[in-house]
Amino acid sequence: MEQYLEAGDLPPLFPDHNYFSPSPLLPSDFFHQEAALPPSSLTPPLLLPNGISASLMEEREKLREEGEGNVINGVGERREKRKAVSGRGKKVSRPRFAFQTRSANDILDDGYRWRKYGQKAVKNSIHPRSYYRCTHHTCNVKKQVQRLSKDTSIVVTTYEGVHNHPCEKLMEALSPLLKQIQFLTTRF
DNA sequence: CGTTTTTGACCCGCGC
DNA sequence: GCGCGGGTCAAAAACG
Repeated sequence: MEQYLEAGDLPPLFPDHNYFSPSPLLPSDFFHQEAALPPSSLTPPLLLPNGISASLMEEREKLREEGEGNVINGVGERREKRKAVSGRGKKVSRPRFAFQTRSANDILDDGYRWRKYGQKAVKNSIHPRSYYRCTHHTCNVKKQVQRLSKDTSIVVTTYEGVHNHPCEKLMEALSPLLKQIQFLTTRF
């Protein structure tokens, strides 16, 4: 079910998409950083290693302006807040992270396995929004994927939560390197 | 046959 | 209360 960038899709923000672009480079590593920063410092968009421009606030505003619903900042968050308040007085707001990608396919291979659990039409947008959950049992990270109606070539992906387990694909890709390092350290 | 997708129903908060 | 928008459930279908 892996889909890759089409040849004519330029500029590819995931240049080597068919080789594997690990998600840990994306959302989770920036979650806490962003949450810790004051909102004003978010205005200049973060530039991630692979060229994805990312800024939670920016995306929200953009989408609001375009009238394409509230990206993840809607009912879900409110419900979580109520849960958090009622369930022990601990504020456990889930870290969220949105970024956009210029890509022909909606589903980016971020190294994790996702199961789709819903799809909804978005108001003022021709494209639907898809809802995914991480398939790992103990992990309830979610993400939504939505294509902009204004610029059809752009896909907005919003992650919610942090994975509490290693990324299999990442480990798979890393293990040869680790072995190499191990070998070198035992020799020298 | 186990896993994932599809899709309408359902739920929930909010504004009127 | 009611309708709307958004998010989730779950049964059936599709997939490999």
